[in-house]
Amino acid sequence: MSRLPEYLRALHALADAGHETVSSEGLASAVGVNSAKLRKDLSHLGSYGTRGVGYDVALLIDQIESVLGLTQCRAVALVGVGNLGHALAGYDGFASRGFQIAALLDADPSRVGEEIHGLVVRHVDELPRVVAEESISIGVIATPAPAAQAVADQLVAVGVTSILNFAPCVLSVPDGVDVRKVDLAIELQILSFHEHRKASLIALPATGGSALTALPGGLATPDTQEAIGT
Amino acid sequence: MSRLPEYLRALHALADAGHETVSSEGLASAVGVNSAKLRKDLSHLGSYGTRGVGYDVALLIDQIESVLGLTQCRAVALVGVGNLGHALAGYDGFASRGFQIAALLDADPSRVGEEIHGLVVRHVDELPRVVAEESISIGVIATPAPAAQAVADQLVAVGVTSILNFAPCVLSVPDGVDVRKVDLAIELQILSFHEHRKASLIALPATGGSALTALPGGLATPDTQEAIGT
DNA sequence: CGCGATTTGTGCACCTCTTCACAAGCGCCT
DNA sequence: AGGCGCTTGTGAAGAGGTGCACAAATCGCG
Repeated sequence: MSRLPEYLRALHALADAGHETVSSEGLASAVGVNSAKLRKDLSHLGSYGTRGVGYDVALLIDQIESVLGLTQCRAVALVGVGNLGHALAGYDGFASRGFQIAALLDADPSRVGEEIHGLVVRHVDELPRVVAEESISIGVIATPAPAAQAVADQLVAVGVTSILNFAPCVLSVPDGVDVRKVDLAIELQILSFHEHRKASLIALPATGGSALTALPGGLATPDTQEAIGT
Repeated sequence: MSRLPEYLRALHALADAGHETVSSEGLASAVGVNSAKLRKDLSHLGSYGTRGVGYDVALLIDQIESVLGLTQCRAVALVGVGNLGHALAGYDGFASRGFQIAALLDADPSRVGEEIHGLVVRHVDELPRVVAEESISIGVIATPAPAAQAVADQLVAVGVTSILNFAPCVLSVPDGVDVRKVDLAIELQILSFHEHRKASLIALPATGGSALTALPGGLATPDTQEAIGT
């Protein structure tokens, strides 16, 4: 499940705070989900809770990390050292959670050779050698949209089967390759939608707004962390 | 729906390519979704397609932008000008899609006054004045996790009701405030999970792997753009 | 040793989202 | 004008996720 990483983060916070055990209720409220859902999620990876007590924090961390394949430090290659790539290269949230940016690559010759946060930018054509040398398991694409597909093809060609794509475009990849997409502008647009809707509802409280602003049903956007009580 | 922004991006690409109309099939395959789903999505905002022909690209763009509230350029305030914030400030993907980063703020006095991409960093305590002056409608949090909740509280206090949170933590906000979260490490962990699973399945093809690696059912992670045929 | 409080694990109902399949509508060609 | 092919819009079926409510299990205390 995609919620496991969130549980893991909350568990690390709890461990740092000195807790040895957590109840499903406590962990659920820390993550902002239903406790039954959390229990069901955890039960899917083999019951590791003690009834009447809760879950052993350290044990659960080990289990989740094992499931997520975080027992080994994974090496990622970052392609595209522009604005965003530059920041990602220096983002310490990766290293602290078991990911090591092992290589920086770019297609722009003027950027090759530049040193960023202790790593030298290499040309994207060196990808095959880099992937082999550093045993890359994940590729991150932070190039402009027009270049993303070509980079993805290169990554796939050298055996990378997991890609995190920051470019605002859809990548087509063969079966067996996982692509996750992060589009920062889309997130803003979703917020804009909600903002627009709220404004319309206030302006037209009786009629409920036009057919455009008052979409039927729940206009639910997944992943929206909204209004967590207490 | 959270898919509307993706449709919008594909439509812009089609418009740039000179297309005047699109069939649901064509647009669906460009975005990577089922055509029936796309039609149902579009029908929710009032039918704007012509049977036998398809959808008018320009008209559909207008409609979606109207629904998303993108007719006006929205001003966003970015709090936290560290590694990530720096990159976001310079990310041109925002401006090109109707979002203007109107203010940069930070709690670190040594950063206040710094000029980044034409904007001067102001202290986060000036938030009330900044929000009023620039008519901010969205706040972006790019601070370290420990500072995020305080910043969120400040944003809410000055009337911001839409927050995009890059800090790896759960924010608690009152009802009526929308929070969207982007956690880059979580995305990598999800990829790591898939990678780990693929490796296990290959290593243990007969048994299907341990109970840990072979989660029951679909181990489906939403938002995963996987293996788009053709 | 037994009992009560507490918490996990889970069956069941519900609800949303997805997908198929098809009728209705539109334009074009004859 | 009429028919034909193509595309939209939508009803219905299916799948999957969610949350409630409760039985089973464990610990601590008298």
